[in-house]
Amino acid sequence: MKQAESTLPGGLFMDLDRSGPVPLYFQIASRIENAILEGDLPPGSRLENEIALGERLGLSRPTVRRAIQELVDKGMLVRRRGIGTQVVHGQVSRKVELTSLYDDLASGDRHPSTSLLLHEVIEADARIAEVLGVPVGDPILHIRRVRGADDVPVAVLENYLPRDLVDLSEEDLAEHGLYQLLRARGTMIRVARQRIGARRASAEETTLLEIDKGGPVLTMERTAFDNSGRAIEFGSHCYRPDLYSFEVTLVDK
Amino acid sequence: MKQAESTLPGGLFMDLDRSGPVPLYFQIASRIENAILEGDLPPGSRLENEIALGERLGLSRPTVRRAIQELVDKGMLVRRRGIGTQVVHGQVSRKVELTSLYDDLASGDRHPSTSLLLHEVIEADARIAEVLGVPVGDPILHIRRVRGADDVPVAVLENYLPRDLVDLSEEDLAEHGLYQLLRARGTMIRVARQRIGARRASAEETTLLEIDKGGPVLTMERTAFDNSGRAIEFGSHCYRPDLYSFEVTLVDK
DNA sequence: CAGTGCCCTTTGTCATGACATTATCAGGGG
DNA sequence: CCCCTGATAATGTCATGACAAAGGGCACTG
Repeated sequence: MKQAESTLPGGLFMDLDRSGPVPLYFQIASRIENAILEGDLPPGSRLENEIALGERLGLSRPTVRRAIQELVDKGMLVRRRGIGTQVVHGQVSRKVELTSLYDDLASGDRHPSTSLLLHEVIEADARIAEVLGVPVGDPILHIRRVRGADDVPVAVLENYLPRDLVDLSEEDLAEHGLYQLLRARGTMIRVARQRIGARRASAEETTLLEIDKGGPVLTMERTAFDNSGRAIEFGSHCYRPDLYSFEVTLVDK
Repeated sequence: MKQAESTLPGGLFMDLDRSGPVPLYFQIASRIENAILEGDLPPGSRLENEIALGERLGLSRPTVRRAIQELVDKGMLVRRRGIGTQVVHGQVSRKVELTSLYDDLASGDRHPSTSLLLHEVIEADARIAEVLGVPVGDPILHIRRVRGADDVPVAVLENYLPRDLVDLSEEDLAEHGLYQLLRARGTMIRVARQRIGARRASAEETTLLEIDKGGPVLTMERTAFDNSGRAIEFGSHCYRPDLYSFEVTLVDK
């Protein structure tokens, strides 16, 4: 099979910003990623080897290697020892990362809307205490929202937040995405565990989502943890399956 | 908050196998992972800093760092600069990685079964040619199976395989999992892109899965790529939502 | 007493160097 | 003509060293 030998476009080798806060490996990774998305690096083409790439960029091999690793983890490149590094076939759609539905919609063309159905502080029962890792009886903020895109309902979002966050106001929640608010408070989400399933819509969900009675909904339960490893949020969501789905990219390690 | 200072159990520091084929960073990562799963490293506890850990193990910092990174990527550890590395709260359920439904079931207590409904070689139409990255008209193996666990139907699996794999026999497919067969042929799957959604079951699926008419099914479409970046398989699957769901762990980078 | 600035700890980034492992390919021998 | 073997090329692993950046605590000051 003929492999495109990929004389890399000159744009990849523009000046690097060595003083700014952006890591060098990240700058390189971004440029390679753009080259792939723009079609300058077609699927199947081979990258230069790590040593040569480093010399041309004036970088050490570990730095170049780390840049490549970023894209391997994203599923855009594949490495083979003794062979080289190649671009994966199949066009990549921007993958969903650690973003909320609000972010997903906002980054697209559609503009999101929110209506707050419920906003109450309750005491943690056994189940909530378990998933959030707090004592039973601890104060918990319980909210329930309907998220829409272009005024069409997309999802019913039910969330439970631990005591540090019970003071989130109704106005903020009606106006902004939950993750947006958390970021603004300086609490960064680092890890999230999700379970994705499906079931029949309840009567209430049928009404809220404007779907047929007994129709299917896509469900997602998520526990999110901050940078100190403590649980920050438990969410039980259901989505209109004709308007939303999840994308996942898996990489063998 | 009181942090367990985590005098690490002695088992972590047993002799390393420096001659064998298992990388040192992998050996360390495995031991830390076991310590977490066994409860020796409780949630919230801090690890020793990377330098000290390296000295006690007789390893350099990059090696220790890489071991820790493996577990960070798995969502089991969280790092904070200036602070240290801590164990994430919440018990981890064994993650689902790049495995097939067959592997998932077999690794549990249940024993999987397969019935082959369809096994034909067709010519690639525009859609299949697109997702597999082959010319229109190329020979494609089209199979359709029902996967059961303990004799209860769990999923309807429809797969399309490119020309290299059209010679998979009916006997093999009825007997083994698809990914099992691919591994046996030496083709390793490195990257997979999945889309997870939901919809109403078709009439045929209703019968095959023994569910109520018009009931919901969980759907997954997947394109898998081998270590040279070529598409190896396209699958369009639907699952009984009361018997199966997807787990995903996301890590912010 | 409270606010502020300095210092220490720890992870984040980057460079250099070395050897191991694996796949391809060309050449020689059966 | 085929198989085996060695050379070559590329990634995989590991060590050592250095500096930067961020977070927390402590002491000093207003």
